[in-house]
Amino acid sequence: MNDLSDLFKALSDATRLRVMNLLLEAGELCVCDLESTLGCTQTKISRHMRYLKRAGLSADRKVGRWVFYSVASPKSELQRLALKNLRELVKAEPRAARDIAVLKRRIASGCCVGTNQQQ
Amino acid sequence: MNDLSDLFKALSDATRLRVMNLLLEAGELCVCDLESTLGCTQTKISRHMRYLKRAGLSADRKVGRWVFYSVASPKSELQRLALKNLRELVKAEPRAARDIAVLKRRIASGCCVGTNQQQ
DNA sequence: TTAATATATTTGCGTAGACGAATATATCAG
DNA sequence: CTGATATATTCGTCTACGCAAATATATTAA
Repeated sequence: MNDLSDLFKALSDATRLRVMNLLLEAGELCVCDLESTLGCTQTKISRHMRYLKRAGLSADRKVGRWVFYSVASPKSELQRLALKNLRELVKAEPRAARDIAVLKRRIASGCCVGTNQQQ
Repeated sequence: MNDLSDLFKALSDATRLRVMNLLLEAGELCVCDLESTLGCTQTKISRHMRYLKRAGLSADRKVGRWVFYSVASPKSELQRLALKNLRELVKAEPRAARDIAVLKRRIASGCCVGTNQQQ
């Protein structure tokens, strides 16, 4: 049962859930966009991204001085199911929709330099 | 996002997941049946039951000197969804099926005195 | 009343992880 | 090379838990 409890542990922090919510919505985001969208410190985002990555939930891609994070493609049936369920559960949290609204406003107004030059 | 992260936190321990799995399967179980089915200390089960109860995931009913635990009926849409998803996720864990097999064998051979006199 | 049984709680210890502040590293611009 | 920018890591502190051993409480049996 440890695979499942480890998965839940990785999802048992509000900041990480908010990040996952944004990544599920946006596909790919750099740390500075996560920072400004969620109103968190850079250290805080970075720390949580390391946790998510260790848990196999996120993947990253370095482009110049930016690092773009995304939801990792599932490595097990368990992970696949968990992600599917996460999408569903997150919708029941009002904050998820609010975060996405903020993100969309930020995207519309250009986000950070990296996000615009992406690729 | 805190309701959801608290929920995940309550589910982020293997023993608690194994207990939830048994309760989902059996409906109601006393501490001593959980102990012997999972091969855990009484203290350990008791501690985790308190956690699950605090998180609103389990309910209890006292009968004589036994306490029967069950899955609490959900108090929010979030909890309802979470329980539905938990049923699904737990099936992907081999240990869940093994625990249930042990439980069934124990039920067939009579379980504890309380379980038999239940009601 | 006394003893046994089922469960809960306390105590003491160890570890994981959350946080902010400071610092390190890497990359790019000029 | 120099400075600015994006990200990561380290450090010190604090809290929540996990565990086992011991003890407490409640209920029933004899």
